[in-house]
Amino acid sequence: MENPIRVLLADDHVFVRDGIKSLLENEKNIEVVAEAVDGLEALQFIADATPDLVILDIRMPNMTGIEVVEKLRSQNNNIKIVMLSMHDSEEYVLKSIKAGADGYLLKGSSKEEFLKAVNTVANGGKYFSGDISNILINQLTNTSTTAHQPKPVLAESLLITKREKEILTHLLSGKGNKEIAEALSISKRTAEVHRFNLMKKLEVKNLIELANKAKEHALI
Amino acid sequence: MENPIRVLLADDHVFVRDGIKSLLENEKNIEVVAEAVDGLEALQFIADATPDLVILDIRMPNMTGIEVVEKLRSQNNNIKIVMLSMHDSEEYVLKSIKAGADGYLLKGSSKEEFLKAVNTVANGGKYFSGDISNILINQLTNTSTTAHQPKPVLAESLLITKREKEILTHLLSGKGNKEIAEALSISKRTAEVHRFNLMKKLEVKNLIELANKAKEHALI
DNA sequence: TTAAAATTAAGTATTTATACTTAATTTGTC
DNA sequence: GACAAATTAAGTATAAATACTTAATTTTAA
Repeated sequence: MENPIRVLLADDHVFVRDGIKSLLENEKNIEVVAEAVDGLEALQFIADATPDLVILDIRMPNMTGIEVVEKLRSQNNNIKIVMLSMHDSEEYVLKSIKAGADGYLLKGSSKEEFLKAVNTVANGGKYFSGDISNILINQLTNTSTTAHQPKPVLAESLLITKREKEILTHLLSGKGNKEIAEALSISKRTAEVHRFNLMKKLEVKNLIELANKAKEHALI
Repeated sequence: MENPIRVLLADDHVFVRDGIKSLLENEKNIEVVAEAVDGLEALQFIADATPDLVILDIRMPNMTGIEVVEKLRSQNNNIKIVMLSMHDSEEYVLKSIKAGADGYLLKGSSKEEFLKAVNTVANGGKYFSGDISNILINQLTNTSTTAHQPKPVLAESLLITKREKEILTHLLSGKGNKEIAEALSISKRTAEVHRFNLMKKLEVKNLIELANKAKEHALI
């Protein structure tokens, strides 16, 4: 461990900073190189002190922790970021992940969890407190059906014509042949033919399969 | 704590079972009521001893832990399930979640994490070891386009009956009324009625909308 | 410019779905 | 055991989709 992990602490409460600092400084492979009292200051110090990792409180004056993450990532700054929060609110957690944070800890987390998070994230991993995992699960299970599909092969999609793609789009929005015909100003019979050819090309025999196949192959 | 959490342990290694057992039995609110050495035995003991919670190893002879979960959930058994594994392989984790497990622990987890998981899950929560959260994150970020949907409201889902749910499942697999009727050994007319009621309840007017709504509200 | 591909649309017959209503049985619950 | 809710299924009429084929135009690419 010749190179300790250089950490910046950003939290507007002295107590919290002191607590975390003493916790971290007992570890020989971690060094707290700066402390910031708000988001703006955090950004400055990150630019000046170039720490390896930031521990960012979410609720801070002059720019929230999430805004700091967004700013950093928009500057292509790949510094490691662990969010720190009193709250396991779904909004905070998901916003943090979306913004590009590498970890999320609750202020109630144990010392062990804290150190694990810092080490894991410093080594390129991700760490989200076990308490907040149910939020992730919720997000996952709500979209689980589309999550683990075989990699789309684009062979057949090349065979579908522009018009057929239009028909497909309308079909997937729930329209019937008549409505499609009206929308495209063509005869209902024409819409029927396009639909027929489309289903034949994609080798499906009903709307559900059509919808699935279209999604799989990203035809829309 | 008048009613302790009644736990079943399922793992094919004595050492592991003993270790977990001694860990759990130090807690006054937890009682280990049975131990199983493989998946089949676990299923039997769950039926006989009706524990509140099962700790299931994934790799076991005569039926894997994941198969046990699938079996239980297919029987509408809502027993709490915590998976236990040596591995944080993405496949295992996701399969477990999909099958309906409430928690996932690594064998390397600390005692504290173990107890937290058992208590959280027993109280209706979910607990996934912080170490595996990056897997969840990956899934989330890979499906980010669908990830941020408006929060599903479950109002309507409560109104759909068991039979209707069956019909829904078949509809979503692409079956027509006739096929559904055959599959469930009911009259085609009955299948039609269920379908009609279903669509009315969910306020949709075609299969596509039905499929979308079902996905949104996680009705299947 | 010319053949190939795409779009258009009609014909025909069969099957399936829609949109209800009515009503007889089960099943579950206080 | 009584009442509500769920499951079952029939009737009726209309609309839509399926499964093709044939064939006239129009567009596009070599």
